[in-house]
Amino acid sequence: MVPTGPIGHREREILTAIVETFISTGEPVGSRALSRSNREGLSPATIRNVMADLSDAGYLDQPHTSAGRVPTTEAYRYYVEQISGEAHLSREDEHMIHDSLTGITDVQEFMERTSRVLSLVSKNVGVTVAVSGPKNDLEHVYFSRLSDQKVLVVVVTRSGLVRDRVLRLDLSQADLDVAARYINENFRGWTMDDMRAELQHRIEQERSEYDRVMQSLEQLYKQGALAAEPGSEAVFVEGASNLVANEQDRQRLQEMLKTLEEKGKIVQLLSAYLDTKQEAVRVVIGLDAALPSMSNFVLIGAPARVGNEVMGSLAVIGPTRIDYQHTMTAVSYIARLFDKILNESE
Amino acid sequence: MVPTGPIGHREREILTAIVETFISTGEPVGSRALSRSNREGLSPATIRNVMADLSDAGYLDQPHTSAGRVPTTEAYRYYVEQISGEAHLSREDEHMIHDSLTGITDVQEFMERTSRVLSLVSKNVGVTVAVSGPKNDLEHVYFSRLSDQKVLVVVVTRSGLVRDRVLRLDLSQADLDVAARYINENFRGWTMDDMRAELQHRIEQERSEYDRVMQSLEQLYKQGALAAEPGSEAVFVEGASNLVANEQDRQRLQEMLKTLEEKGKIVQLLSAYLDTKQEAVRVVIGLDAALPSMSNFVLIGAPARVGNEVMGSLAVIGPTRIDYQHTMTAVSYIARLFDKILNESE
DNA sequence: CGGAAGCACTCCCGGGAGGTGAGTGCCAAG
DNA sequence: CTTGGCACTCACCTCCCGGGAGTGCTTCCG
Repeated sequence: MVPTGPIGHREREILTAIVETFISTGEPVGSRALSRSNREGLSPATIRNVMADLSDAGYLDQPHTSAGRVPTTEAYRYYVEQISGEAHLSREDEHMIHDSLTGITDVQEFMERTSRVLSLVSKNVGVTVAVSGPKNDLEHVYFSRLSDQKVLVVVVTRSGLVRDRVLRLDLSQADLDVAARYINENFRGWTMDDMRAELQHRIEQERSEYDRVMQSLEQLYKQGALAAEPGSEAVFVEGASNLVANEQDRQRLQEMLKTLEEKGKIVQLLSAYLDTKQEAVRVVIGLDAALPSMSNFVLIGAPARVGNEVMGSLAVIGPTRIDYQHTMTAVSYIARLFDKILNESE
Repeated sequence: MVPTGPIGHREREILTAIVETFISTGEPVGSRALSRSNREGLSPATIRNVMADLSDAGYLDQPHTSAGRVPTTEAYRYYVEQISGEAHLSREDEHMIHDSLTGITDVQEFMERTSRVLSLVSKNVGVTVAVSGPKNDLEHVYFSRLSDQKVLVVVVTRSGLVRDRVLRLDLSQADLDVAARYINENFRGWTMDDMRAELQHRIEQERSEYDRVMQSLEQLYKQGALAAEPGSEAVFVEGASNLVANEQDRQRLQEMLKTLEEKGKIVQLLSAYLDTKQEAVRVVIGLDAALPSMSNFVLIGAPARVGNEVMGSLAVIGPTRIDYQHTMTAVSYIARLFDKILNESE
């Protein structure tokens, strides 16, 4: 099932041409049209022969006998490998991106705007996920008793992410203040993960003794005041309306929209494919493994980082016949800008 | 242009029947089908006469000469007035609603879930807007210096709404602490509006004197630390995928999805129609005035309140041929539940 | 005079029939 | 190995036609 690579120079050229014309027209491409646009004036017949080979190798498909050829998933993968070289963004794109993103220092808002910008510049679906990651550094916690049994918890990370939640707990404000002071004095600058681990450790150690602070902390901890619950990721999806233009089948269209509404699935998808440490833009072709409704769709994404800290991911989701070059350039550009803007404001 | 009301008992009955069958089938309804389902066995011919009258009166439309009749906007308005009596929700609906909404004390999350529940139970678009309204009572503010020139501001209202923003300000943590203490001690329990007004007043009064606290406060105030900027409303839209089933025209579908993506327009829409003090469910038929792309769509909404405090709005947006009875009941039920759950947890 | 029945007419819609064009595979010649 | 030629295959468009649903109008009846 693994296609034998199209070794020859001519094969590669023709395959690339097919992919490109299919991307721009969206229609199966035939040998005649190809021969016209080909630099070296190859005849349709010759091209047909090559196309037959490429079909055998698993790079091309035919919707039906007498239609042109359509690139397979493999063809796109091959194509993307070829075009790794980055292009430049147009003036307008750069302007639009800068206009939308400058002057924001709030990570959350930045993420939200970024997803919108991604969707605008790619004319597809823009997605960002802000992880209140285990690797974020703690800046502050605040506990505030709102009323009987209701306690407000606000966790602030060094990079400016704010997570708040309300718990049911019966602790006095005084107890809460002490607990907050304890955490802030002991754990400022720690990663959330380390902090949790150490805190649990200390709680267990002191359990036997009667320590009021530790008791408060235990209650808070157990109620998940510091937990990174699954729901705590902020997911921003923008530009779903762009799918309408790209998907003919109503049934599928609805399923895809429904999928995009399920934030959980998006988080899963992004973290499955982009959780890597690497900085580069990642292209995932064929999302059907993770999202059955999204077969023949691709993900073009990159980690969103500030300095060395990973704040989440940003990505574009679009049909396989997306403009790879342009989208990859844009994603990479925005990812760098993300780092730059948020870094300089620190 | 104001239609003369269909005075007669028979007219009303037939109009209601037409609206109901059109709602359930979605196809223009003809005289024959109507005569069959009619209680009093009226002949098609008789019904045709009545229908002609109703057409003249502006309650019915014909897509083309030899098609059945379709209710106009006026007809829906008339119909909704008739069915003001509330129905009961089905067991499943009640269960589903309760399962999704119990155990949440966080207003934001509640809003988010509510929009989802609304969309599920109505099989249409569910929308909620949380206003960080001028009328909310202040509970707490926190200021925290994140790094050079970056200050995190967290404002908590008594009802548990949390708003955070990052400002560029060069104040020391000590100054920030003093400023926060000043606000918390002086203004806890005030409405945001009153607090802002009074604060501005005091700042101006003390301007001449050299008062460090007031200087800090002035800087914070000027940078909008306590402002209710337009963008500060949280908007939750869920179930946009349900539109696919209801809208045939691709062009329109895309426009509608795009409209729903523009949070600002949603806020505008909801506040234009639901800002009233009244508690009842409000039905707005024909959204084209506010949202051109949403002609022949309706809004069924209610204010979201906790006690006497208006926290925002919740609504369902759907096609004119929505199930009014069911949706109105559901919206009203959820609005009451909103109040009940958030009230008891205080 | 209101309701019912009959009738001619309109118009949408679905299902062939036929023609067109793009594209293919294969074969034979250069 | 490339090219031209040729027969064949489909998808798609258009035109056409009949069925069906629905209407308005006119007439008849209690």
